[in-house]
Amino acid sequence: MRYWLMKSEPDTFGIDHLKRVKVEPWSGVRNFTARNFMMSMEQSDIVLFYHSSCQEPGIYGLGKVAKLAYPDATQFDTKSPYFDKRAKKDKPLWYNVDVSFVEKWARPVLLTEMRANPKLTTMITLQPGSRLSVTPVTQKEFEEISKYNA
DNA sequence: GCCAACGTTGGC
DNA sequence: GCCAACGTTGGC
Repeated sequence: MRYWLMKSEPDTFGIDHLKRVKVEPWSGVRNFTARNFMMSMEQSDIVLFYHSSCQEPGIYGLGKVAKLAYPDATQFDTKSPYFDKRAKKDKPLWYNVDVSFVEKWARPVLLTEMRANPKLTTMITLQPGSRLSVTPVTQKEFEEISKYNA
């Protein structure tokens, strides 16, 4: 069992959307490092749901990997902003997992709080200039973040 | 809306 | 295979 942080803009798709639909393909990732992380995910890995590009960036709850990585349908969809003409059905370029809703936290763990916590300085997403939308989280980091909602 | 940091693209 | 130009991310 491993832990991952996955970013999403709440205006587009936030934790409340996931709660409503229960399970969602995490499509639209167009970065090779992030894609590779998704392809390495295992069933029931825990997802820390991070809201970015919003008033209060931070982690708002948990999801889990409901389906292992498979070809991202939006790469073949000419009407999608994520369409990629280089991708072929028999040779897909982009993959996504399905993420299912686990819980929304009573209160978010804000980016400012994580930055202020010396035990979380190792988090990839807190490194200067880090923009990856999918990053691994260690068990120690996960446990530290969990304390905020204990 | 600004801008720094970074990944990707494409010409050579 | 290098690297400049470009586009995107995401906090502020």
